[in-house]
Amino acid sequence: MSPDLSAPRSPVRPVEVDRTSPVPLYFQVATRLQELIEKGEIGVGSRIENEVDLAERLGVSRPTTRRAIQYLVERGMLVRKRGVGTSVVHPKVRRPVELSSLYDDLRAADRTPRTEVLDLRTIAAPPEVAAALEIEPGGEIVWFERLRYAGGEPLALMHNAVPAGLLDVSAADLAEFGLYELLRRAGLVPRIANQVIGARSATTAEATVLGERRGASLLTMVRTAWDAEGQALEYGSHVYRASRYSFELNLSAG
Amino acid sequence: MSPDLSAPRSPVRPVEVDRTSPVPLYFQVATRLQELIEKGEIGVGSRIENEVDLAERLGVSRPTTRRAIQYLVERGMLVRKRGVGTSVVHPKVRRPVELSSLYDDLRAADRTPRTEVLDLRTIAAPPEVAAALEIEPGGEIVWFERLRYAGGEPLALMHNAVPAGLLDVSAADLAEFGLYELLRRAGLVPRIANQVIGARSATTAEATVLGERRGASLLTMVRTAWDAEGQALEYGSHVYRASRYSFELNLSAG
DNA sequence: GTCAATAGTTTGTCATGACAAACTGATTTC
DNA sequence: GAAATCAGTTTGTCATGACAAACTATTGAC
Repeated sequence: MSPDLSAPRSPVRPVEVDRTSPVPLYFQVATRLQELIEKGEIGVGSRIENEVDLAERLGVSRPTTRRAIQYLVERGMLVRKRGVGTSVVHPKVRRPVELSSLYDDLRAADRTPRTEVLDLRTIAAPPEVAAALEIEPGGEIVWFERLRYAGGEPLALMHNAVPAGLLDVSAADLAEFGLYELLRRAGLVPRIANQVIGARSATTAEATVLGERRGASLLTMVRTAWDAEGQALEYGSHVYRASRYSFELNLSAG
Repeated sequence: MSPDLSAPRSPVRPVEVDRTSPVPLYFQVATRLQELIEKGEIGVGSRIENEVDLAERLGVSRPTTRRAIQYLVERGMLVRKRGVGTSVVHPKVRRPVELSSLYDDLRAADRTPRTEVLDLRTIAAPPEVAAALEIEPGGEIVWFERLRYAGGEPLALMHNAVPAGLLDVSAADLAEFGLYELLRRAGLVPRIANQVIGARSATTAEATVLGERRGASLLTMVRTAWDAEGQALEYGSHVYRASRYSFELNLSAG
């Protein structure tokens, strides 16, 4: 049985590492810790047992335990802070800022994206959306709201608008594909985009669907995309959990 | 005088590490080794002195010496082989990009930028800054902290590092000009950059100087910039009041 | 209620000491 | 001359032990 290496709530008999094994002790400990983290038995964000107690419970020395922890720190699974303890790290999405869809990027990164469609309807465009999409005020748009998961947890809440008649889309489509894939299939290819990245605190509603605490920081992104002919294809307003997401840019000046 | 840490041909008096220094012993050793490698005094492919002898010559313990060597192994400078020894590895290659400075942008937007210099000093680079600027660990940098105002209110708190000797800068300079203007005047032109944009909550100290409430959302930006020759010019870590700032990008797809 | 001081917790650094595993070069045997 | 063995070298692993630095929570003073 794998030992419980998280901070114990009740006394647990320490598992004995296998000293007859050729596998180094530090590696056995690291492997067990990693298993517990990946199985969710030590939750992301929570602390593992302190070094001294952990070493004692495992029947190995503190340097050996530290070596095991360091192994996982180097792999981005744990983070240590003097005086505080060792915590399990949130896996973060760092996304190059390119004209692509989050769905495609997550899939490329093998982060098992999943989409929950919360809303899909045709409405009269609010003024700022009409302006962005360059349609007449009050013109109709297809408006949809999606919750995007990555690796089994919520990552982003996305509102998007497409001019009505431009794209025939169903909730099933939106659940299965990314928006840009659906646009391409309709022969609509985004070529140009303007996007604004910002941040703010989550509202209570957003916090609830994203699994964050109220007031948590969200990264925001508002984007309008056009095709090569200057036809506005899409307006989007996304919020991302700041604890899970950042944008990456590589810039150059001619 | 830097010690000769390569395998000795003749007896050399061991240099004494500075035990009064706050810099850890292992780090001093690692830094000295790196210097010798980068100066070519230990050639690529050749072996350094074995751990036991090296430790003895430096007057530190073998675990400390191993820690120093491990540090350089992790940075791809050394490789170890049991029974054989530790050798110098060929250095790795780089990559390219670019950007602009907040000061220039604010001035262009007629937002009356103003800068308050909170700190300016020459320090030994923390490891992550040294890595970003591609200087030796512990190498000296000019480190400064500035509070940037726009339109009379605080907007951003910015920490920057420039390799020591690269730019002769005073607090008055930093108060009056943006960093990139100062770099240009010194003939240093940023051509490529990598930056990561994220968000998090303000710490109490940050909230105080930025005039935000505790826990307010901040946009974060970490950036390294290089000139056309691949010389690292600047490392920056900025936080912006999310209520007052966003990034705007215009993207196009080939 | 706020701030400073204090105590406790946890990680970071450093030391001595010992034995094992992988490797290389020299020596011996066939 | 080739193969096996042996000895030496060097790194890898593990242990006990101690003290320092960073952090947090508690307590006391104002």
